[in-house]
Amino acid sequence: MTEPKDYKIAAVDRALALLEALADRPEQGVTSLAKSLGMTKSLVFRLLHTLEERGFVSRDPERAEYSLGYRIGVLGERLGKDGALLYAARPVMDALRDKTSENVNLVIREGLKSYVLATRAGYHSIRLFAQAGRNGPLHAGGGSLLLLAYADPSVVDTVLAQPLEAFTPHTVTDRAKLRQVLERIRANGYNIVLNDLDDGAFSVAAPIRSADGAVIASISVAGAVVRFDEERRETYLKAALDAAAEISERLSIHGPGENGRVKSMA
Amino acid sequence: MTEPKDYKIAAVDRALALLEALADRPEQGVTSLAKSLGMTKSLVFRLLHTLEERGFVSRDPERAEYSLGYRIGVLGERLGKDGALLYAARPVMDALRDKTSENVNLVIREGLKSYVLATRAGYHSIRLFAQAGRNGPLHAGGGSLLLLAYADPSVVDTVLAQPLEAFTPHTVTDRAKLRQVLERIRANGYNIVLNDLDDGAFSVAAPIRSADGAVIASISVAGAVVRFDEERRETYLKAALDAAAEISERLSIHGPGENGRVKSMA
DNA sequence: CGCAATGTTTTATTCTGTGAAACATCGTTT
DNA sequence: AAACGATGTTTCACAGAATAAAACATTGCG
Repeated sequence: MTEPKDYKIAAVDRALALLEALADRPEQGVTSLAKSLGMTKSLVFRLLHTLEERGFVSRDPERAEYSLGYRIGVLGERLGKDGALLYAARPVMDALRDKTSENVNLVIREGLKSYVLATRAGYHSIRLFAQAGRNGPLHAGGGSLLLLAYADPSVVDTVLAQPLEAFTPHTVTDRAKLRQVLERIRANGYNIVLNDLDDGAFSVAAPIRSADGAVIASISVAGAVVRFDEERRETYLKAALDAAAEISERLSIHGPGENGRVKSMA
Repeated sequence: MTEPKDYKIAAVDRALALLEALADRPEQGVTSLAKSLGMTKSLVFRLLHTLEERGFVSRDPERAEYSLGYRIGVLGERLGKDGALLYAARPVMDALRDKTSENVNLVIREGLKSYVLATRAGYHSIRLFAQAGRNGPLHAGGGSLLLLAYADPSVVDTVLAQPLEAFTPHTVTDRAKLRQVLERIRANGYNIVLNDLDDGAFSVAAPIRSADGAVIASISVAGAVVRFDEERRETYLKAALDAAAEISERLSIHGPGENGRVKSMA
């Protein structure tokens, strides 16, 4: 079905793509951006100018390199209901990272992909890097599998109907086995994986639920397998479950969220 | 001077204006947005579609009303150096709000205006509302005046050359007197105002400095004057100064900021 | 039951976004 | 020191895309 209606307006879409490219890799110049986006330099230049005038990007005057600007941070402070999860999660993620010294990831499902909403980098010098804003598979990775386990059955079917890439020798690509894995996740209420997405990495994931009990996101502790022993397994799991519970609770309490009417500013 | 060069691309600029309108007031429909922005409905409709496809806005399927989407929150997690201030300030603002139960505002200067980067709402039922993303004057308000006091002299001159609106009977609009006020702020290293921008409101502001010592922002505690006594004056001032110092320190420590290379995701 | 307001779609016209290429401004290399 | 190469900036002409207007659909309200 070649969607007959396309209301997308190209110029705007390009600008958004540019913003995402800058989020992906900050401190880029015009040429670099043009190349990686397949746009011409003049176009990128104009887009950046437009974005800069509104503070959505800022440039280092010396080096003529651009990064995302403060105005985006401000918008991020004023999200609609989509922001509730981020708000609730941020301090909890900070605490979880400090407690474990490992990477912490907040992941949601976006169609048939996983999507990293936010991350906290661990304190170890040898560590994995995850990046907010990245799409990943649903059939591998601690948080992703957990999301898949709690997703609508039709989603599971669709995912299983597609080719399942093996990211490492330990990735579960056998359909029947994968369904068992999902079953076990639901039974346990958490998910622990080793080496299934990144070789040498573990991930301990717990489900975050909305007020109506639906699983809407996962929070996970991830790091290098070499640091993962029986004791850490226990403490990380408890920490992740506690964190997930706290975020879930915050979401339920605040409910629809506060949309304070504006009266003035100080 | 009618700027001869205008590299702004209109479609993109309109999209950004739309985002800011949504930040200003979430949960708006097409018509409402079109009216407040002076655009046609079809245009707003297309812009929203484009933004929605990338997750920059999300819509309540029932009510067909739009709000800012999660993707903006994700970008907000990955700001360039502009984000350092927000990162450093967020937890400190939370703590300051909890300590005082009053509104907390993070304000920067944007040309000849003040700009609210972030706010934390106080816990009192009678309270002022401030809103992130709002421009305000430089010559009134606790944080604004403090920023003006530390701004380049040419900025002060320009501001004083313009008409100074009196927001309340207590707003200082006399040029000479205003210069004295700025002088006193610099001498004190903080600023406390009553009723100068909002009648019945106080504001206790302290300067946030970058690593090189320049004042780049202000953090302020604000609330209703009826709750402002000698004791609170002292505790709020100390709390604000401490908070400002801590943010400044965080900024200096983290320096250029961490731009972790991406390897994978979990 | 009908009216009013809102969201959605279509279409024609204009104007704007676009790419190509020239220009300027560096920093680097030989 | 001179020439080169890479990058950011500007110009310009044209195609095509953004836009306004108006028709259509849908919903809620009186």
